[in-house]
Amino acid sequence: MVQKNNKPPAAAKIAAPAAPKRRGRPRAYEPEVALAKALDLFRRDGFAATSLDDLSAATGMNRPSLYGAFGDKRELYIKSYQRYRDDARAAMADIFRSDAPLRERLKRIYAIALDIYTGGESPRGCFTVMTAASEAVSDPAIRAMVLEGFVELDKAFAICFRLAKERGELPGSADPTVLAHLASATIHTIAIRARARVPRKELEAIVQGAIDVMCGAK
Amino acid sequence: MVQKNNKPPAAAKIAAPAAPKRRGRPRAYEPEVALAKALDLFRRDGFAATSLDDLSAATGMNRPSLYGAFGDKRELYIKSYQRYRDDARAAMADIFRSDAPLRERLKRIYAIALDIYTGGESPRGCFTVMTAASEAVSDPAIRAMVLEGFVELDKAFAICFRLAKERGELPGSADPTVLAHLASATIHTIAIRARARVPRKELEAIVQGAIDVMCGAK
DNA sequence: GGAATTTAATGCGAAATGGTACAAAAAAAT
DNA sequence: ATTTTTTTGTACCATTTCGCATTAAATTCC
Repeated sequence: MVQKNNKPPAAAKIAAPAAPKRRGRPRAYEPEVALAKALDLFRRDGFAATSLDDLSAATGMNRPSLYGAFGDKRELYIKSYQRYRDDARAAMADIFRSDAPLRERLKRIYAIALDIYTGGESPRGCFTVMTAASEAVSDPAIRAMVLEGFVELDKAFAICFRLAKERGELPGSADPTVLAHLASATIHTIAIRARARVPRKELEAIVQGAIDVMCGAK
Repeated sequence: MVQKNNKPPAAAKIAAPAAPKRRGRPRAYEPEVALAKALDLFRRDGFAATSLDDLSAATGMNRPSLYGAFGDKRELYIKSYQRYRDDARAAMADIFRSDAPLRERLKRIYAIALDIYTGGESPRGCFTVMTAASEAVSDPAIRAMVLEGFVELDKAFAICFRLAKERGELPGSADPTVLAHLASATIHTIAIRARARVPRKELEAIVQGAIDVMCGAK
């Protein structure tokens, strides 16, 4: 019932930028680490199939500590999802903002997506898609976040395609919004297929085909 | 605890093609109707978030009857999924087999898909996608069915595109397999978005854009 | 050292869950 | 009418689940 790293106090001060010197008993866990573990569990099993006992075991926090730190199961799920979105956004931001050629950017975006979705003994897929596909989406607050996730991705792709069009990488007839939806659709299809354990090679082939169509076949 | 239609025995004989004249106490439910109700519940909330009490209430069968008729919860889920697949296949078979122009066929396929995915206060999306995102990861038998579902759709689309290419509706450079994956991706993206309650109009716009790209913009 | 404060840990309790045992009920067969 | 067969319906059980109340521990401030 303890997080792996029972840090020596000295190391802790190094890790924590501004040693807070808080007043009561010190935490036995780092919230960021615990949240990452919770996220991983939710991604594996979904909201309903993940019990607080599972979460407690995985985070190394006992139940009351979980409540104290994150609130109830639903709040923890929401915070986990926000963390997921933050991580995913951070992983892709550079590429979305880079000025590499369209093909190259798309290729890199999908490579990162596949890193997030596949691998390990039970591939995690996309948490936004999983949440949309589950009962969690009937919660209005969660649904709003999921919708925001869709829109965010659509927009990022749309900006890509718009820029590429201006640069002459795409024909004048190309519609950036339509292409963006196709690019998102490709994200969604590989996320779902990854969950069904379709091998990464196959997913990469799907991605390659999609890129060819979106950029005009090589 | 009774299905709506407490059929008069006379009507029953009309409904049932070959009146079985079985031996014991007659069933108070029709298995097909009950399975449809169970499917609807599973589609709304998924496996884990659907309780046997929910299923019992929805089907009008009490728990022991559910077990007797369908087996345990997992078996009921599997049978519900098979039913879903059968229904979906039946709804699309005619169009996939028709020889209408490519654009027309795609348009009709997606219209039917949207009929299945949207509508009601909590749209159900695609059950194959839902299952892929949840139970398919850990349950090999379910995963196999889901994979089969993906392949079946991919193939149906591929046949469409291959035929269209032979007819000259597509340029020689078009790759039917790649286009089929894009068509499936479009199915997947609208299925997921539908669950997040994206209005049908928006989904239709996504579909229209995808069709334009796949068939060569109008 | 003692008070104050924050967290950990134990454990409880009410409700829900999946599954089943068993008796009552409803039909056909004898 | 009685028996046989099949299904229903009630009740139950063991387990799990979520959430919290309470106590013990660890640290800072005075």
